[in-house]
Amino acid sequence: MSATIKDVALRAGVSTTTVSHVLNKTRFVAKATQERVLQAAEELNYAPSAVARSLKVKNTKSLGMLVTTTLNPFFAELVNEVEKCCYREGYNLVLCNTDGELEKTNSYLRMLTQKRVDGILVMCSAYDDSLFSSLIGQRNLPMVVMDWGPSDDYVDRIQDNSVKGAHLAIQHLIEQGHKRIAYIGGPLEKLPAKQRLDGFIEAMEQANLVVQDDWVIESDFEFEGGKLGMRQLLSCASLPSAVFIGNDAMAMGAMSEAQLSGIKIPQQLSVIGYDNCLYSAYFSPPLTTINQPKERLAELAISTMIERIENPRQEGKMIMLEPNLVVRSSVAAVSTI
Amino acid sequence: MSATIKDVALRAGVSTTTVSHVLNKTRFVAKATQERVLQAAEELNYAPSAVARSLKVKNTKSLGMLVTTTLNPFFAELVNEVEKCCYREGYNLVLCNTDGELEKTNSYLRMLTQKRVDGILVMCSAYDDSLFSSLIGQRNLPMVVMDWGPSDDYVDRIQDNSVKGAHLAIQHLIEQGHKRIAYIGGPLEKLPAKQRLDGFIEAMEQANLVVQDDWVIESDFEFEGGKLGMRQLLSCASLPSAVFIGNDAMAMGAMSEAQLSGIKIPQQLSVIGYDNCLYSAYFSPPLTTINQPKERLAELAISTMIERIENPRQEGKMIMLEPNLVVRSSVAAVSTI
DNA sequence: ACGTCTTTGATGGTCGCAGACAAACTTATA
DNA sequence: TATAAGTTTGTCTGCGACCATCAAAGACGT
Repeated sequence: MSATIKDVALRAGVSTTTVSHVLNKTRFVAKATQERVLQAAEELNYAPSAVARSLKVKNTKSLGMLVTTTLNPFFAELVNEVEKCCYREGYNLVLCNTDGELEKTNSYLRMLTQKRVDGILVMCSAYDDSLFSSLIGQRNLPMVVMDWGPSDDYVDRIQDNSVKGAHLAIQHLIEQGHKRIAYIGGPLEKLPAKQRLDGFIEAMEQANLVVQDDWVIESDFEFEGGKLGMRQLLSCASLPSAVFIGNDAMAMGAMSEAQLSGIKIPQQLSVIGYDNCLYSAYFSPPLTTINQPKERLAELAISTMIERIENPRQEGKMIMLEPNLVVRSSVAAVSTI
Repeated sequence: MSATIKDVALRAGVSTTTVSHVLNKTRFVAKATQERVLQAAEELNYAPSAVARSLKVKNTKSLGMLVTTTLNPFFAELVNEVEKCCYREGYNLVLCNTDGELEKTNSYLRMLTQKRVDGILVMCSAYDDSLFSSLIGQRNLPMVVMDWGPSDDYVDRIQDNSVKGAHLAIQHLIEQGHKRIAYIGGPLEKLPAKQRLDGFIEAMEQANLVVQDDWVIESDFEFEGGKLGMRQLLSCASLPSAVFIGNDAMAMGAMSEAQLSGIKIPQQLSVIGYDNCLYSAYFSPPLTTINQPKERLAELAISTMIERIENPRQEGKMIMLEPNLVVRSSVAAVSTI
């Protein structure tokens, strides 16, 4: 099939060791020899087998990434950032969508272990015990989890401070004069959803605002979930003047639904989202939202990962990222109503 | 580090052969022995090294996917489908974003070759000669290109019939009574962009409609490109009653821009997109668009790939997929203007 | 008791590469 | 000239699994 190091050695009239050394620049080789080797490699279209190499050096320069679904734009953007970092660091990224299924997760975990990836990035946002125990089995494998639950000390975690983010959102609404505020969020078994709800309630209470029961809606984190959530909200006896929505995808669905019902945003209803996905600047109207620093999240994840690969068995770190407010046009000051 | 087949053999009191045989079910082994082996493997948390295995059996059960950027929702959805198929077939997917950069592309191509992936999926939509020649160098490696140009006979291609798609779009507009139709599309060095423009012009001519020069706008395929394209369109002396936009992402940007200028969609301007991404059902108003059968595209790509892996060096296939119209609410009948 | 089958287990070579160890060959120094 | 020191390259083993080949143990017939 493809040429081996032996073929190159033969053609260059040197030993395989020499070939290996010039290709890896791992020891001095005379200029002339070097050129002979390089030329032979070129002529044979030689591509060193990373699999053989990996077997020997015991690393694969590839990382697995477990993510619920890249269909969600937030995850898509994050994966994109992660991939960028991997590339920069010379790693390959093996993409594994779990679709939230335990079986798929386990199966991928097994595959990744067997493929001997150097580490696994986890972004499944549900803290599911069985998932957790699956992961425990691989304890020896470096692992960093992003936006996810269980605190343990052998794995690095890096999270968005969603409680803070929710505060930011509510504060902004309040500053704009809103008092009647609703919340449509993700499923509570996902940590970010829970934290955002907690933050919402906390912020409301701090401002001495009541949170009306039927204005707190739990949905999923998808477009359709936002649509359904809004439909539910619109069926309430009285309507809020503003709604904080758990992520931008839901905000999109929700806005679409509201506008279909003839509600003007932001004149009749202000909307604030969470995540600051690329496309939220292109909503009608452009979405005011809480920015999660995705690039930074990815960078930290990868650098933490690499650090742990190079220096295993250190204590697990926990890094918290701070979100910030991005003001666009989906929130109106209450006086304009 | 992690246990080897030897460790398992030792612990089970058998030879490595036996372990291999029970694990791979490749020959009959006494029940009792089998159980001892299984238990030993379990206790040691043994995961057979796929890298060692690959070295021997000469395949890696992983595929590389070269894609311009998964930031674009269409690509994201497609990658998602591809991943699903890979999983089903027992393959891993190595995600490679080229960002349209030749250097990154080449670098990834090299990595993938060295990692000995079993095949490469290409979705870069630009037919760039230098990219092309890079790929040629890997001719031995199974390759299927989706939505891309050069016809050659050693690579499988599978494309959306974008000319047809454009026809569908224009036909629909015409049926709704539109005659003054504009086009905002992607960069012409990308095949789909070119095909959609060709289809647009063709369809217009067939209907004896004039295509006004300043109503044909070339942009990029991104949100921002749509926004800019619409801005340019709005600066024209006269405005069209409808616009066909090269993909849904641009349609989103364009609609946002138009609505920001106070233009009502679809009452004052009808919009039709292309791709039928997940989120286009949640635009305000929901987007009428041309559906590209993404799931089918992915399935065909993977099945073609696997066929070629199992049966190499056959003639390259070319498969054409048919798009279809999805009517939602962004196109109004012209009488309602 | 011996040979023949059947069932099960052991051995060693192989895949492509890296690296420890060491050899060959050159130049400097006594 | 012999020896040390330095320069450049080569030999050989093993990473972890698979597999073809061989070998042992037991069952059975004659």
